[in-house]
Amino acid sequence: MKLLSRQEEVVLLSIWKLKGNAYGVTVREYISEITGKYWSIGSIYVPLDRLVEKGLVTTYQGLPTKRRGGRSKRFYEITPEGMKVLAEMRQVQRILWKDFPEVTAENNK
Amino acid sequence: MKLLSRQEEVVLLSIWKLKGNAYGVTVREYISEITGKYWSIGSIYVPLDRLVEKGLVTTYQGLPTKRRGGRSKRFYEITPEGMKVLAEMRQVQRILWKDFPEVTAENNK
DNA sequence: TGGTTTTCTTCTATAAATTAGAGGATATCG
DNA sequence: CGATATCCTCTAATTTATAGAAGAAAACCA
Repeated sequence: MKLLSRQEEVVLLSIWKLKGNAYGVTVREYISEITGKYWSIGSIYVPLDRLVEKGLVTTYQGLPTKRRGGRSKRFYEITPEGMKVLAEMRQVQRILWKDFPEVTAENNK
Repeated sequence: MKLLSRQEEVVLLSIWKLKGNAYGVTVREYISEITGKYWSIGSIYVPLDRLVEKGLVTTYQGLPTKRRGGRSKRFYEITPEGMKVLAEMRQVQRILWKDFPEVTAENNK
């Protein structure tokens, strides 16, 4: 299997992080918060679909809640296969980033 | 600026890691070694060109060496801007991967 | 109750990045 | 010079990412 793409990595990790509360809107908010960048709706939902296709996440329809309004949520959960792929991904990253210097105030003088 | 794409990250880090010995062939070998996967020639050179365009690396033509054969090498070097982008990238990754569980023999039982 | 508001997703067109490898350039060896 | 070795250029095809309009569905409220 190839390496995860950037968006796949970020979205998959977000789903893992959000536990039982991962759906389109929360995933998008979370990613914006972490990265400090703007992400269009499509930048979240398109990779989400692909992760489902690949079997790295499962999805199920949420039920109406007491909160006002809203189409029902589509929740996502990471699969064991998804966890495995993330673990492999991290291994590669650790080797790649090994020894990369820390940025300190000193470096920026 | 957007996040680095996966290939940009991997190639850029390889250039940094290879110091004065980063050119197409060594970068490709290095990435294969680290990831354990096959990478076509184009998967290296196309992102390399883009990194140059973006100002994250510089390039210069190498001179003939004593080793047999060969078109002269095109070397690459990371720029200060490249280092900065990598440092930002790592920040994002650290937050994303924070708390992700270690894989142990125990987990796989 | 029906119009309004809110929350969230679906869909799809366009742009960008990745992948693949044939082909060619250029050097040394014998 | 011919054979061989090393490395790069180029571009077509595929896959991913990006954008946001449109619409679905629930609760609110006059």
